Amino acid sequence: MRKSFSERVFTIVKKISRGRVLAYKDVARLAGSPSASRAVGNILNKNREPRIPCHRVVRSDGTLGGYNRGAKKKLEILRKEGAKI
DNA sequence: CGTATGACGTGCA
DNA sequence: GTGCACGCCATAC
Repeated sequence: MRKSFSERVFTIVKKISRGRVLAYKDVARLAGSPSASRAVGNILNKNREPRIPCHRVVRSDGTLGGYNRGAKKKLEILRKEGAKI
């Protein structure tokens, strides 16, 4: 039984190094569906596991996108990590 | 299965 | 550069 798309997304996001940011589109592509950017965000939103640095996932435009704990916090973390938006 | 939802992406005015 | 509309996919009901 293959892991669900959501599990793949978690695995990929967990692999993101510090200071590195991936776009939902990129994560979806790595997950196996290059156009499932929407699904990626949807899954991350419903599953906010602390082991998942979802704050390292931003939009392709370079905008933050969203964050369950507050987009403001996300910006702070990215800024601290060295990821400039 | 069909409908509804959503942290998106791209195109066009 | 900004704003709006359509499309695309996975999950939940």
